[in-house]
Amino acid sequence: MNYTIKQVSEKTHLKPHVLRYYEREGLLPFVDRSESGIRRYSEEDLEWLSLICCLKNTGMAIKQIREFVELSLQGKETLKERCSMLIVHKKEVENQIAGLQKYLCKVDHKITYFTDQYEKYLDEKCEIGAVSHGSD
Amino acid sequence: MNYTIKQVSEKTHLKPHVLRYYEREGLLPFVDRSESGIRRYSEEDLEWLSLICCLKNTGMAIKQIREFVELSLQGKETLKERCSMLIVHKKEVENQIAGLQKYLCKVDHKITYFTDQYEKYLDEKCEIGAVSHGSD
DNA sequence: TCTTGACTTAAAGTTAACGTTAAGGTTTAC
DNA sequence: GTAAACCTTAACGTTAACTTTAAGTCAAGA
Repeated sequence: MNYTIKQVSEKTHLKPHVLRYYEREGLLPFVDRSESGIRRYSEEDLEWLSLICCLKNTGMAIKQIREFVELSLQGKETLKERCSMLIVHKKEVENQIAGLQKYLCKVDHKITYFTDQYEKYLDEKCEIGAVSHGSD
Repeated sequence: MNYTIKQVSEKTHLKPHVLRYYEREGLLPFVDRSESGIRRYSEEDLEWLSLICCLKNTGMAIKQIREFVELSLQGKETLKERCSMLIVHKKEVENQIAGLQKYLCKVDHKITYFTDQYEKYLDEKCEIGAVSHGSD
């Protein structure tokens, strides 16, 4: 089964020009073409795209994804190297998550603090309102 | 206690030109100056910077941080609005974390897959080696 | 006194990752 | 068969977040 660029665009939520851009940047080489030069994506291409998105959305730069793809094209001799790359990246993602969780705590504390402040503020307004009403 | 731009740079790991840039962009207004125009950061400025870094490192754009800062400058009437902003942002951070965790699983699966493939590859090489050794 | 080095500003440059436009060829629906 | 909706490439534009450069001020040490 083959897919047009539009179909792939809908599946991956990447716009057609982004798919072309990725191809141009060496992230997805050897996409098949029809006689008239129109891209025909295979299931394998879709799987590649899925991994590419995974790496990209976890912060890997396109440059480095290209390096990974180039290694893949060189065959099984690069399996170990690719594995190392992924292990390093995994640690980076874990660090990202840990960092975000720490910041999440901080945001949470701020929310609590602001909520308290807001209640105090409402109380103050209420008191002033009561006093000014009493002094009528 | 006051700090020079260099001291703040060391404390926050933000380079001096970045601190000036943030100030110019309205993220840290009203930093005190010496008679000759040199910045003197207060403890309060440092606390502000800490929150700014928290928001920035969790993906909030500088533009939006500026909006948050501008609201803060308007006083207690904006407490509710600021609180809402943080609650929305909190959800975004939670989504980020959830997304990353999903991707982390995928990376992990790939690592497992590659490790397996690598072992198979070594076995193959070993077999070929053994055969060619046997046929010597 | 002079020069070294940290500070100041304004403005231009850089980078990544797209996004847009122009100019044209192809396919499909009516 | 023709118009709309696709597809193609090349090249230039945009945005965010810095980063660098140029040109100048100021205080301290040899």
